[in-house]
Amino acid sequence: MSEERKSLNFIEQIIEEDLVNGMSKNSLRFRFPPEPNGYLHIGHTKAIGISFGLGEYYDAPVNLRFDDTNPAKEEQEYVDAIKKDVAWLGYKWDKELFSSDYFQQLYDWAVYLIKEGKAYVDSQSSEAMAEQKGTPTQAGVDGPYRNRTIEENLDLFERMKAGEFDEGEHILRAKIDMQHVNMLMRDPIMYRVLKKHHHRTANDWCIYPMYDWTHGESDYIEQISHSLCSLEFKPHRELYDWFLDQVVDPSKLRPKQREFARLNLSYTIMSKRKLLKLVEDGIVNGWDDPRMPTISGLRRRGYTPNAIRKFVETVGVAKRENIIDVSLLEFCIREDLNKTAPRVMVVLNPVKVVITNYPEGKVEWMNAENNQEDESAGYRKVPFSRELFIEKEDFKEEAGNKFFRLKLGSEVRLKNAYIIKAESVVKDTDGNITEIHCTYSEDTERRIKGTLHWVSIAHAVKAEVREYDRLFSDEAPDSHQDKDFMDFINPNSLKTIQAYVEPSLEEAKTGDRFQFQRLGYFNVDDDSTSNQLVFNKTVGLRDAWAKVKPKNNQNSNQQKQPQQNNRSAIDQIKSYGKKYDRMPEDKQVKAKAEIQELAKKVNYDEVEPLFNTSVKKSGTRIITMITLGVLLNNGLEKNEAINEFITKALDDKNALLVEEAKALS
RNA sequence: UGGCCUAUGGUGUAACUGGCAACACGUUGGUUUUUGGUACCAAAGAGUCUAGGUUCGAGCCCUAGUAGGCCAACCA
Repeated sequence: MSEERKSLNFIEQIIEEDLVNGMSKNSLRFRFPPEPNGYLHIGHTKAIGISFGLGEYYDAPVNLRFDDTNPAKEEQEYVDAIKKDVAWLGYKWDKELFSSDYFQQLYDWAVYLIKEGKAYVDSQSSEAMAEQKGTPTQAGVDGPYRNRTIEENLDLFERMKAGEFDEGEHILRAKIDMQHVNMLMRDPIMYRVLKKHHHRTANDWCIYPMYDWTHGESDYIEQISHSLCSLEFKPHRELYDWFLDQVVDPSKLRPKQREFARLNLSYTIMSKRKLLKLVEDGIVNGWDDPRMPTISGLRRRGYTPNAIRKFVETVGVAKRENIIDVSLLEFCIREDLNKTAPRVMVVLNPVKVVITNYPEGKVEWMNAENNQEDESAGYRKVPFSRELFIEKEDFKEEAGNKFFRLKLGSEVRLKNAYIIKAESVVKDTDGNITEIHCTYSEDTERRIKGTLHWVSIAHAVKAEVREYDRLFSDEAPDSHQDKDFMDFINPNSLKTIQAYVEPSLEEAKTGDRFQFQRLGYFNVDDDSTSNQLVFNKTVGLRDAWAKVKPKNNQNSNQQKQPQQNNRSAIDQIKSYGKKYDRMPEDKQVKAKAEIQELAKKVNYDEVEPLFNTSVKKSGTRIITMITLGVLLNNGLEKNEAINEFITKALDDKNALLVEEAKALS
């Protein structure tokens, strides 16, 4: 078996290493820990894909744990939505758990820490505490309550729990080090008083643990082997470990936190807070608006779990900041839908075609292949008649020969039907084309360049089609210090169209996905009813024609050549430099001749900066030497810089460079 | 005036103990095609942030710089 070794990402490497160092494969366990304070978005799919993917790969359990320690922001609605989304993506969690399940254990441990002198009750204002905390570049100072007695701390903490104090009066802090370089280690808060109703524990508690105190301990309770999170939690790792140190039983598994770079997608935002604002301000119609980068939005838009999982897999896992181009997401959904979506004919922007030699009243039901990528998809019948709709864009009275569509006097194939020839047009008083008169031919075997989709007017069904554009006009809308992401909202992100669809679509059900031939992929929206079909455009087809069109408008051909020649001689020489010393000898000779030719158009000021080229880049130094040789030949005087460059080259390790330098010295 | 993290084609991710910088998307050509889609073929595009060092040999190791990110919520 010549098995190609699959390259592992850094997390997989860590796990493999742990396995090699004696960790049992059975003790592998992961978790996905969302806070139920909003809907999951495409960014979360990366975290989900990593932890659940690892679970699938190692056949290890993965817990779905809701990190619900802040009742002010969390709701049952979000818990339900998150479960639905993770399940829809096709992942199976081992246990559904809640941090709130551990409130009692966490409380007991906190009492233990107090007794050990590792935690104390602070009774200052948050402002005073922030003051004492210092800054990243300046150490903090101890607060006045730091050395309360254990008895006093115990008493106060118990009374906090009993509800004797209002929010903000007292908090419990870990006693670590106010001078620590890591701000998080400067006596972090463990508990605060919050007199809020919790979606699970109701009013049982009025003190709630903070994230740092909760997270590692929860991982420990669940015996999570690898606790994976995004990079911004890196500084928390030290605290995570400190808290574990206080309670861990050495005979049990101790969880490890490791961090990866979160996913960013171009032209969108990933912050729950900002997504919430779009919902609240009515920019979109809810969390599942098809323009939203939420999982529910993508689902409604017509994305498939397969496509999203493929996307996450392709994106990879590493530790550097990234912005992934939406085109990759689009590629993934096209790739999936191309194989699975039935093809169908729909006209979005109609113009009437009359086939003058086709009998009035006659209807033929044509055989149409449902999906040429999938033989099992079968065939359906499509009605053909004398009067049809085609797309306005598919007809021009006159056009060049790159226009493969219908124009006066020439032919085009109607998909699944006949070949037609445009003979004349009928216009209204404003000069708009209202009808195109054609004749048809039944000989369909001929080779014809263009093929158009169409619908029979008499049989067409009206439907609403929603087309979406990106929500933001900027590639990274929330990365500008001077501008708010709301400044980049695209006001035209939704376009509603009345379309004409082939009659077979009357049976389409909510969620069904289709390829509207030559247009793109569409699915039936939730808003669809029995008498009004509503479609969402998931994504367009790749469109090579769209790219030629603009060029056509401004003189077709002469784009490329001049650009090549516009590059300055010195730039062309430099590009030889990149490869020169790696070229085979015969190519090198040719290249050298060309460089010498180009060098005639170069002046000294352009060459001098290249003298500083690093030693490594010997190719560039060689071509510089060749160019310099031509200049010297043409009467340039040697100066100090030139002499130094040549002298240094004479000592170089690269034989070619030495040779060229000798020629000049 | 600090600590930590990161730096490889346009984008993302690889490159096993140091040994010809690879894959995918995107781009550009071409072939096939009753979708200007798909599929297939090909090309262009990186001297691996900079400067040094170690080495027969550095993307990988060392030093110093530069750039970007994160860290001062009773959020997670």
